[in-house]
Order: sequence, then C-alpha cells, then structure tokens
Amino acid sequence: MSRKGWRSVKEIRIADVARLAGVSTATVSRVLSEPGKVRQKTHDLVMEAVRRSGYIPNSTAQKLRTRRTMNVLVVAPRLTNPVFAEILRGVDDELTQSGYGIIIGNLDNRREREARYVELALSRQVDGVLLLTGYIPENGTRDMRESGLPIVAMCAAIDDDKIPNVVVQDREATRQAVDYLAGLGHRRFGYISGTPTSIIEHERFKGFREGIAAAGFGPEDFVRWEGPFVFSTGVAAAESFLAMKDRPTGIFAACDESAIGFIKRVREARVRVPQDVSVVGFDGIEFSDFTEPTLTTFRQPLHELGRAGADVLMKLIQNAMTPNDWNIRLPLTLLERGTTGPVLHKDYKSLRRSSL
Amino acid sequence: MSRKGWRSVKEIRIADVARLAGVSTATVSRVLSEPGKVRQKTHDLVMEAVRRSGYIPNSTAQKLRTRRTMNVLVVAPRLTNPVFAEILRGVDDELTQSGYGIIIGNLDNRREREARYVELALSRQVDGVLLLTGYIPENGTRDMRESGLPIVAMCAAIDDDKIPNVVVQDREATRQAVDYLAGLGHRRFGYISGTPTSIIEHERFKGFREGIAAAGFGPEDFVRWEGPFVFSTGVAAAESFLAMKDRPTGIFAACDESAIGFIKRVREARVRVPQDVSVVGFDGIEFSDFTEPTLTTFRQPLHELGRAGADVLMKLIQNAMTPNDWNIRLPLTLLERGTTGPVLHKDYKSLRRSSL
DNA sequence: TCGATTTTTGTAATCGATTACATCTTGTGA
DNA sequence: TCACAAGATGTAATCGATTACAAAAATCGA
Repeated sequence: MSRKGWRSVKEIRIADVARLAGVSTATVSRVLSEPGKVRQKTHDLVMEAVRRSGYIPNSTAQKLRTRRTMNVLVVAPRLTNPVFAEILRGVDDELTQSGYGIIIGNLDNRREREARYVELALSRQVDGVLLLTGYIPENGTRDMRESGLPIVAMCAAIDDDKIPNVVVQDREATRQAVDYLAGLGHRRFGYISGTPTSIIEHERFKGFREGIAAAGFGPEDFVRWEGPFVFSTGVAAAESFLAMKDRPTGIFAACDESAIGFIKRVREARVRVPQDVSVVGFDGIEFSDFTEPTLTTFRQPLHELGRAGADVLMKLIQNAMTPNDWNIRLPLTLLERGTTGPVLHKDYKSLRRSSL
Repeated sequence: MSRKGWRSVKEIRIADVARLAGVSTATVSRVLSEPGKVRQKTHDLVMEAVRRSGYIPNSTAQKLRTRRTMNVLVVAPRLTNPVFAEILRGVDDELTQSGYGIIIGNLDNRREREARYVELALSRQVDGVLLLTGYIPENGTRDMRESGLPIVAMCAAIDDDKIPNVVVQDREATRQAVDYLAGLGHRRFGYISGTPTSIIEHERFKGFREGIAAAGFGPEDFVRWEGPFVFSTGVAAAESFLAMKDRPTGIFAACDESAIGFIKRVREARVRVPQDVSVVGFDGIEFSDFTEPTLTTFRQPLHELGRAGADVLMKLIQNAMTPNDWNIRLPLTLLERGTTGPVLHKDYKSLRRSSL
C-alpha cells in the first residue's frame, strides 16, 4: 500500500543536524530552544548546520515530550454567523502572537457535534479551550471540565468557580434598549428572540423583562416571537406582527439578522420604519449600516471580546491569573440610527387632529 | 515553577489499561485500532478496562508513531468574509466526517502572515493543506510545496501539475453577466473590482473584458473602479459614478458587498435602481436577498465547493486520485432579482416621448 | 493424542524530540 | 601551576503510543 506515496521529501531529523555540526542532539536542541546556554562558537556551528540542512523540528515529537501542543480549541455554535467569525478574528490575533494555533470546533448549530470536541480535549490535542457557546459541552458521561484543561467561557456566563467568564453585558444592554424605546414614547413592545435554548437568549430576554418592569410596564405590554438567530425569524415575526389588530410600536430583536428580516417584511406591507414602528437590533454587524433605513442597534465589542478571551486563556494556561481576570464583562454601544424614532400614538394623533 | 499547575487530572496511559486488563500494551492497542484481530474474550476484557479507567489515547503519541496528524490546514484570506466562512463550513462537513481536524490559517488580508503557516506545514503539524487563497504561500526561500504535503488550490487556478484545482467558474459567470446586461439593452458599463492583487479579481476582470468583447463593445465602453472586496469600495465607486456626466447604466460588481455599497450610495442621491442603473453582484451572500431592491447576483456553490475541495484533498492524501479530480470547476447560478432591468436609453425615451 | 498450522498475545524497538544527570572544558585565584 | 568552580557538552532515559518480530496458545487433521 502506498499510503505514504506523497511523503516524497526527505525528512531531516535533529540527529542529522547534530551529525552535520559534529555535536550531540542535546546541543542542537539547546541552541534552538535555550538561548545563551551554548557557547557562541558551537551555536554558530549548529545554526549553520540547521541552515544548510533546512531543518525544521518535528512538532509532534516536541509536543509528546514537552506535553504542550501549542494549540487551542475554539468551540463555536456556527462559523458562518458573522458574530462568531469576528470574535474568532480577535482570538486569532491574540493567539498567533503568542505562537498558539487554533483548532476550530464548529458545531454548526447541532449540539451532537460537541462530543467530537470533548474527545479532542480529552485526548490532549490542545492546551486549552475557548467556549463561544453558552453551555459546557458534554459527551454523555464526560464533559469538557473533566479534561482538566484550562477553559474560558465566552458569550454566556457559566456558574463554575473554575471557569473564568469573558462576556458582553447583554442583559444591561437589552434593558437599556427597552428604556430607550420607552423614552421615545413607545407603550407597546415586541421582542424577537434568538435560539430559545441558548443561554445568550435567556440573558437577553431577562434583560428585556427587567427593562419592561423598570419602565413601569408588565407582561401584558409586550409580545414575544420565537425563533433562531437568523433572518427568517424576523420575517416570521413580521408576519405575525402584520396580522395583529393592535400592533406594538417598539420592537427589540435579539440579533441584527432578525431585525433586518422584520424590517424588510413590514416595509413590503407598506408599514413605515420608523414612523409606524421602531426597531432596535443587537450585534452591530457590518451590514446593519447598509440597510434602508440604517439599523439602530447595539454594537458588540467582538474583536476586543475575542482578544480578551484569548488573553485570559493564556494567563490560565500559564497560571498567571489575577483576580480581575475571572470575570470580564465588556459594555456595548448603542448606535442610534435610522430605524427608531418618537412614537406617533393613535390617541396622540387624534388628539392633535381634533385640536387643529 | 507551577507551569503544570492546571494539569490536575491524572492521566491514564495505555500501560495502565494493560495492567488493569492483565494483558500487554500491544493487545490494548490492537483492540482499539485493529478490529477483529483480538480474541473476543480478551477484547471484552480490554474494553471493560478502558471503560473503567476512562482511557483516551494520547493523540500526540499516536501521531508521532503513525506519522499522521489527522489535521488539515486551511489557509484563508479573511475569515470574516462570509464567502470563506461558508466554504470553510463545507470543508468542515466533509473533513470531520473522515475524522480530520481543521487548523485555521487566517491571513486577515495580510500576506506576511503566510510565513507562519508555511512553517506549520513544514513542521509536519498537518497532513494536508487547503489553500483558499489565490496564490501559493511562500516564506522567503521556502514555499508550501516544499513541505511535500498534499495541497489543493481553491478559489483560483494554480498552474502546477502537482496541485489539483477546485474552483468556481468565475470567468464564465462574469462573461455571462455582461451578456445579460447587454441583453437588457445596456450600452455603457461599469466594473467594480475586488482586491486588485488577487488572482480571483484578475479572473473576473478577464471574464468581464471577454464579455464586453463578445457583446461587440470595446474598452471605451466601460469604466473600472478599483478597491478591495468590501462595502466601501462600492460606496467609492458610487461617488465616482455620481460625478460622471455620461453615466454607465449596467454595473457589475466583483462581490456583493461592493454592489450593495454602490446601490446604497446612489439611492441616497436619488438614482433609481434598476430604472436608472442596473447592478449585478457576485457571490450570492445571504444578505443579498434582504436589500432593497433584492440584489441580482451570481450564487457561488460555496458549500459544495468546500466539500469538493476537502474530498479531493482526502483522495490526494490517500493516493486515490482519479483523473477528474485534478481539475474541478463548479458552475455558478444567476439569480435574477430586483436590481436589474431593461435599460431606458435617453434616445429611446425621447423617441418614445415624441411618438406619444 | 500428536505435530503442524493458524491464531493470539507479548517483548521490545521505534517515532523525534527534550532534559536529568554525568562528564568533560574552561576559567579563576592563590 | 594547581585545585576547584562554573560552564559547556554528551549520554541516555523519557514522553505514550504502534508494530515488527518472537513466542505462546488454540485449532485442526490424521
């Protein structure tokens, strides 16, 4: 069997370099990884041999011996979601700087795919794990924690002393969203959810209800439409919205995609945004600035979040945590743009009309 | 130094399992990787020991011995670009099925980051490489090919007998785009480019010029606006467009983002789409269906492309290539939507007006 | 039941680096 | 110049699996 058919290039081992330089493998190893431990003359000799032979250490062998893989696993719910892609970019920025590689664990929204990545961690292919998911992956009897690996939870707080959290302040932002809409005079609200089973969604909805209460309203003052974090959830919400007799005027969507889907559909039905209905999104994806009108939304500090998460993981791996590192919560920014405006109450309108 | 502080969980080695089951390590190994080679009774004994101890093989040791890492490197120009994210999803689908892991090489549009990934390949951390970039990464004196690893080039044809290509038919599609616009009566064209240095852009522009020629026009019949594959390129093109006295009416954009940026900007200036100007995009990102009007564009079979690329790489690794695998070219689909329509020539209009 | 054959299992080498420990050099001060 | 410390280098064990080869056990036919 020519399973190794492609292995055409002769591989140079550390022993080859040692022979070429007339030294032992130990010396070569030291030259390459312990600066200043070898005499200058020998050092030059070895480096010359390395250069001439084109030697590059076999990283698998290094890993076996040093027990460090210099790889990190990043588990994300869905890679094509721009939110996770952007976080991943931040993570990548930070990790590659420290010489770490990234192995991606894309769940593609199917939770059963977790098992594979738990296995990966358990089999020691990585030095640490970044969870962009809202829960700790488990694999039947075993879960990620059992690996004993450093884990950092992002995107949703996890209640475990051993696991640092690096998250955004969703709940506060969502609360603020309601406050903002109420401030514009809105009295009836709509909430377009994200994936109902995700902790992120729970956090945001909790913030929403808190906001509703804080503004002096109750559960009877809002409707909630359920669905995953995608465009079509907004479209479906819009269908339901259009069928209502007494429509809400202040809508909060748990992600920009569904906000955009909603707006697109209601505009088709000649509902005006923001004159007839105001919409606040969540995420601040690049696209939200290219819709008509431009979307009012909360911008997540995604890149910064990614960097922060990676930074904490590095510290965790190196046992260099400070108390502040255990719970990092980044703020969001409200981008007031074109899809929100003061309410035109029916009664207000009629009042006005009669007073004319 | 407590570098290993976190390594709290006792690690179980194959020797522990062997002792527990009262057999040799060779037997345990065979139970785990050579089905049917061990007597049923012994097999059960071993499996029970594995279960009881919770043993999971140390994959680094396996890799060192078998010389297969079961990892693949995917080099992409930019992860946050939804096109690459979607291709990656297809790759992931195919590879995880075969038990391979993915190490991501995100260039983030900075070519100097290549070196790192060439090194990765050279140090044997992966069994193969998928290039989503338009060129072969090089690292000073060494390039990816030197690694002797199986490489598959996607997104742009590479002229090397040893490297299979799995690409989409950009050029044909772009040609067709011009043909389509000409068929709608357009006589003056605009071309919004992508990153000028990328091979992908070259291919598309080549197709565009071929289309122009095939429709009986020449270089004087179109303008070209340059810029990277982003929204702002379209916005800048729009500024230039708006400043023209004799504006083109048929615009092709090398990616959906710039098409959308263009449309957004010209609409702000009260130019109507498609009545005043028709726009054809390229890619078919999810978002293109949520603009106003919906974007006419070419859909790339991204997921399929990813799967196909991964499939060819698997075959290459296993020396199982068939002649057809060396050059796969997937077709694109024209999605006729809202941003294109028949031209209203000035002379045509005046003609019509006078005949009324 | 015996020996030949086949099947199963064990022993030990191996993959390619790192590193503890031993040994050899070099440098220093008296 | 010598004794001794400090520094440089070499030897060989080690990481944890796989696997070639050897040895033992099971199977079979006569």
